[in-house]
Amino acid sequence: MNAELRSGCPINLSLEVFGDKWSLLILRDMIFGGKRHFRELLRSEERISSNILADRLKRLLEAGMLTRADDPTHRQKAIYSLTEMAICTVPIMAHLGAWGRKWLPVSEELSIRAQLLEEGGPAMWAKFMEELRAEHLGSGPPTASPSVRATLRAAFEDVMQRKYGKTTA
Amino acid sequence: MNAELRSGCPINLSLEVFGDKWSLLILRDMIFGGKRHFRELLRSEERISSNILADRLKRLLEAGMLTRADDPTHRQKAIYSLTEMAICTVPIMAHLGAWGRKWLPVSEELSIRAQLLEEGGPAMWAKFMEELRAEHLGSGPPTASPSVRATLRAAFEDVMQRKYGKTTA
DNA sequence: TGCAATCGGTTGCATAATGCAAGCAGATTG
DNA sequence: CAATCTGCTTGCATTATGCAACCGATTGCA
Repeated sequence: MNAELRSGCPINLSLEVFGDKWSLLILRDMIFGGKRHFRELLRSEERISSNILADRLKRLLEAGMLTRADDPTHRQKAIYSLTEMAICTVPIMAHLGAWGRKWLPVSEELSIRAQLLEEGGPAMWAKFMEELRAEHLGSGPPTASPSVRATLRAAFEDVMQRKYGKTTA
Repeated sequence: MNAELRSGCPINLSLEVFGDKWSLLILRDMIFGGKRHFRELLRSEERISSNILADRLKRLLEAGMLTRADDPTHRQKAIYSLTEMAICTVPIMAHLGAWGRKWLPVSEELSIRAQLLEEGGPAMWAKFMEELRAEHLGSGPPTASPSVRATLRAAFEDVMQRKYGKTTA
């Protein structure tokens, strides 16, 4: 993959793949936000700039975390998909979210999903991972009935509605 | 803490605390390696340089992940301690280690501990966290009989012995 | 047919972070 | 009393990041 491996420690190697401020956020948006296109990812909560996004997508492709395909419905759209390797970061995401929620000044609307995921525990994570496989790897049945992402999204919109009276776009 | 928070998302906020290539490695060495002093941390597997180490220790102190105290036995030694906040990263470390072990070219000797921690599961993590609290926060009984870190260390040395016939310094 | 919006990026440039090597003053050890 | 060890700092070169503007091709719509 690359030559400059600092050590064979599993934690270090993990950090060499996504140990920066943006890679995990991109994966987060793909996993939890269902984003698949460059322009969608560009509209992240944290306002990633396009050159950084392009660079990170390239790195994640090279690392085997993503694949890229042409969108059949739109000649110049690219579809990014999670690989199994990336889908397996769900438990890490869940723990990161839980830890952040416990120790840092999170906003209610952005942490409701982390809360549900924490409460759902490993069983919910596994179900979610199955859904992601169906969506990104084309394996198994199309989608389980009440999808985890839909549940998370609904909870998010409830909070938004209650707090701001907004209807999410 | 700092002003430039990019968003209130728990994952993003977590990354703002330790989303770089070094912070988590420092915590790893303190948690799993039992390191408490600057010069010990300098001898990391990945060869951190002293200015970066100094900077990261400062950041981790400011973030509330560490505390710093004078060593009573040596006037110019500083002792760094984990806070509860940092001890709570153990499950994240465990998952990161497990993920790295599954997907990346880890070395056997450096991943044996991740393997044990993975097999031990949440119960082992909890026990380990209790030991860390006793060691760093001075709470509870001195140390549980066969400490988790000792177990991990013994397994590491077994592998080293078997692979290289080395006795670890 | 035209025209604006959208597509996945690039490019140039300023600023910030990183990495290396050397050094430092005080404390401790032999 | 000299060598070693302590937690750092400094200077400097290289690399990464962030911003804004831009690109040609493609699309939807009138």
